[in-house]
Amino acid sequence: MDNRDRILGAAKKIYAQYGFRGATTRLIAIEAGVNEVTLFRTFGSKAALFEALMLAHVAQSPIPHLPDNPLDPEREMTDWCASVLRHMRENNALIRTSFGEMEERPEAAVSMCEGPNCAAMILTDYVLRLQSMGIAAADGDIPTSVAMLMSTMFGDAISRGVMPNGFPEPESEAPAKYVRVFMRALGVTAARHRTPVVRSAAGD
Amino acid sequence: MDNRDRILGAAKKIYAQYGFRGATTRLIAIEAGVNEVTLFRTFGSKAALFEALMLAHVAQSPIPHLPDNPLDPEREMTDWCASVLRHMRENNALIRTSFGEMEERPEAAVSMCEGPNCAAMILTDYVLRLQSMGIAAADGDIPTSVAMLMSTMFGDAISRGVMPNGFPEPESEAPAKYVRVFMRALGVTAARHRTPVVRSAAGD
DNA sequence: GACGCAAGTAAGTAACCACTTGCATTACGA
DNA sequence: TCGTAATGCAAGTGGTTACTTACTTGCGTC
Repeated sequence: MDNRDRILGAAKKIYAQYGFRGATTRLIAIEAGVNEVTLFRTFGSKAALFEALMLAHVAQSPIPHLPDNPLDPEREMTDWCASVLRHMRENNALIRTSFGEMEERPEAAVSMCEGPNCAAMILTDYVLRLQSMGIAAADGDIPTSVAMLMSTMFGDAISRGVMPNGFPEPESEAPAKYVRVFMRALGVTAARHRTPVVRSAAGD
Repeated sequence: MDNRDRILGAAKKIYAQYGFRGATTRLIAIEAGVNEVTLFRTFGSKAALFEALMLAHVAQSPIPHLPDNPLDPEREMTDWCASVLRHMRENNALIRTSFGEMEERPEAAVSMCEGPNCAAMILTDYVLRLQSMGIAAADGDIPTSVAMLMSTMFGDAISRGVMPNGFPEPESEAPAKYVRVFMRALGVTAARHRTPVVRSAAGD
């Protein structure tokens, strides 16, 4: 790992803890184990360092996926939610800090939203497939339900620490509980292990 | 309005915009239209000013209420959600900033949670009443559903600005949509205008 | 008119901040 | 062995911050 990456990693950690103003170049350099001057020689300025940091963060965010042919919706969605929620929890301080500076530095919050935006689209597509297969009720409000599930994971990741009573216990069971409520809201039958549906392949 | 209140109001506004570090005593004094020295004479220090600010904020937060005898659940919950959501939206910058500084100054985020905590309890009680009246299904996961609805409003208030596609449009219809999904998840029948139930009065 | 009190004014202090400069050190390839 | 590039180190610059001090001003009261 070269100095550039070490500085970026340190900046991410310090920024998540202290925010933009509190993340002094001195603190970042100490955390990275490099000289403060090296930081300026590498990135030019504190502002440029943070631009690079946001680019690097969205570049390395994992894209969650959901199967094209739903077989076991409850299990598939639970696994998916668990992975989305885990990622949000791992980055909760970073997300909080970025959102906290939305008034002054909206770009940071915008970068944080790319992942969830993409995740919401993937989930919406999946539920639409369930609906067209007759597994989800025809009259469910999919956009609203998806918004609620995504917000729920966002809220869990961000505020469970300050209001533990406000979220399901134990933490590890939360995704399953969220998905069950979500399914019921959309009228998804709990049928399992259905036969795969062959969807129209390319070139036909 | 005396100087003390003017300074508190200014501090709230500047803090919501710039955070604790960015909310300089100079900026606050200018916004309040008083001399910076007056600020120190009144509160002693910047830290003390912000302690007073948090106390004042929780003291003046409105308590939402829900009827003891549910008559029209959909309408009552929609009105209730609309008022909770409006309050959250009005304070969204303050909430974001307080949460953003949770690592450094957790007290601020904790103060912000008192209102929602209380609101969640009120809603839970109401839904339990619906359940005991047979209006809500017996097997609904009330704590999880309430957590999801509260998180949804939190997410709407905080992040609609950066991800408008992630939430129901128009903004004004959102509470009604959230409540419909919530009701469906809890198996609440949409029966309206039922006869009031006389609950056990005090002294009996 | 003397007094007390709240508020403003001007100036200063010590610490901290982003950022720069000049120079010494190290490592490595030609 | 020399040149070059990356890095460290020490010091400094100009600006900002919280907070203080010393003094003045305006206003109501006895």
